[in-house]
Amino acid sequence: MATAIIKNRKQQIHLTAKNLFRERGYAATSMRHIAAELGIEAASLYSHIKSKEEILQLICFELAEQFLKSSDELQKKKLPAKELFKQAVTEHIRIITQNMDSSVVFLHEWRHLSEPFLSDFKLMRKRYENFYKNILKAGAEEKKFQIRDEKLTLFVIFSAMNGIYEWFTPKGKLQPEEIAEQMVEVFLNGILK
Amino acid sequence: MATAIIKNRKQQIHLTAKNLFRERGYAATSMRHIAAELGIEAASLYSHIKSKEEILQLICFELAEQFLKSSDELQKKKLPAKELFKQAVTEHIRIITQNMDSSVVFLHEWRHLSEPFLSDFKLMRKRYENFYKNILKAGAEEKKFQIRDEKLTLFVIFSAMNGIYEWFTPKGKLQPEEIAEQMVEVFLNGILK
DNA sequence: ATATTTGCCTAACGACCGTTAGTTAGGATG
DNA sequence: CATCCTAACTAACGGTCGTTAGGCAAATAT
Repeated sequence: MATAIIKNRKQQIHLTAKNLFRERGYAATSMRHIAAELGIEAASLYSHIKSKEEILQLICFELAEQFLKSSDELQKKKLPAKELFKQAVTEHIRIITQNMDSSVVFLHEWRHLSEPFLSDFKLMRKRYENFYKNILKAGAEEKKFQIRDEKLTLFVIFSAMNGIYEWFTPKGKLQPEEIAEQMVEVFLNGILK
Repeated sequence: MATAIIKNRKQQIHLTAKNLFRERGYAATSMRHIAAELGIEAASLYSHIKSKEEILQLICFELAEQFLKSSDELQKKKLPAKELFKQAVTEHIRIITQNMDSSVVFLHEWRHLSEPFLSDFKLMRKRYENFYKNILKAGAEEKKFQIRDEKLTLFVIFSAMNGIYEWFTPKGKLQPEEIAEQMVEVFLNGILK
C-alpha cells in the first residue's frame, strides 16, 4: 500500500526535524537543511507536509497531550499527595526521557508558534502546571508538605525535571526510573544528612 | 566628548539586542529589527559594532566572567561546605536576577557562537560547574551532605536556579535574597514536613 | 495494457538576511 | 572660518529563506 510509504516518509521528516530543531533551534533550521539530511530537495518535503510550522505544531502539541493525558490518569487514582507527587514526577521524567528531541523543542521552541496555536499551547501548559500546583496544595493541606512559596517550589521542581535533557543520555548508568526516585528524594528530603 | 555619545549608543544597541535575543532568540532576531527598535537603519549599527555575533559574544562572556569572578571570590573565603553552598546559591541568583535578559541569552543562545568562542565558552561553563561540584564533594566529605548521584544533584540545583527567569519578576513580592534563602531550604531539607 | 497516483525533481518567486561602500549633514576642534 | 570627525543615511551585494508551479518517471490500481 502506498499510504504506508508516505506515512513512513512523513515520520522520517518529523524525526529529522525534531532532531535538527533540537540541535540548532527552529529558526536556525532551514527546510533545505532538513531535506539534505534525508537526501532530497527542500521542495520535495511539501509532498508530505504543509509547512515548516506545521512540524513545530505537531511536536509541541503531541508532547503537551502526553503530559496532560498522564496527569489526567493520575488524577483519577485519588492518591494521597505524597504518593501522587512521586508518581507524577516519575511520569513526567518518563515522558521527557522517552522523547528527548521533542522535549527540548517543546520546552524552548514553542514561542515560534503563530496564533492561535501559541495561545492554545500556553493554555495547555498552564493546565498541566495547575495539576502540579494542586498536588503541592493538597500536600500542604494534608500537613505533609511544608511550602513557603508555592510558585517558587513549583518551578524548582519543573526546572529540575525539565533540565534533564542537559545531562541525560539513554545509555548512561542512570535510567529514568532511578532518576525519578533520586529527584523525588531531593525534592522531599533535600541533600542534608 | 564624542566618545561618550558613541559609548552610549553602543550600550543602547547591546541593551536592545539583549532584549530581542531573549524574546525572539538570536537566530530569529535580525539586524534590521534591532535597528528599527532604535529608530535607525540596519547599516547604521555597523558604525558602532563589528557584527551580530560580536554582540552575542559580549553578552555570553560578560556573564560567564561574572559567574567565575563571584565563584573565585567565594573560594578564597575558605568556608565550610554548607555555608559556602548557601553563599554560592545566593550569588548565582543575584547575578541571574540582576541580568535577566543576558541570563536567558547566556543560557540558551550560546550555541550560536562560532569557534573558537564556542569552545572557550564551554570551558568557562565547565569550570563554573566544577566549582559547584566541589562544594557538593566537600559537603559529602564533611559528612554534611548526602549525595547519591553527584551529576544529578548538581543539575537539579543548576536547573532550578537557572529556571528562575521563567517566573521571576523584579517587581514581584519575592526578591532575590529571599528566593535564594527558600531555594537553599528546599535543596537542603526538601519540602517534607 | 491503460490510467492514475505517488514522490521526487528543477526552476523560480518575492522576501529577507548580514554586511559593505560611499555619502552627507552637522557638531566639535583647530 | 576651515577642518575633521561622527553618526547617520541610501544603495546595493551575494546569499538564503519558505514556498509554489509544473513536469516526469516509476509504482500502483483498474
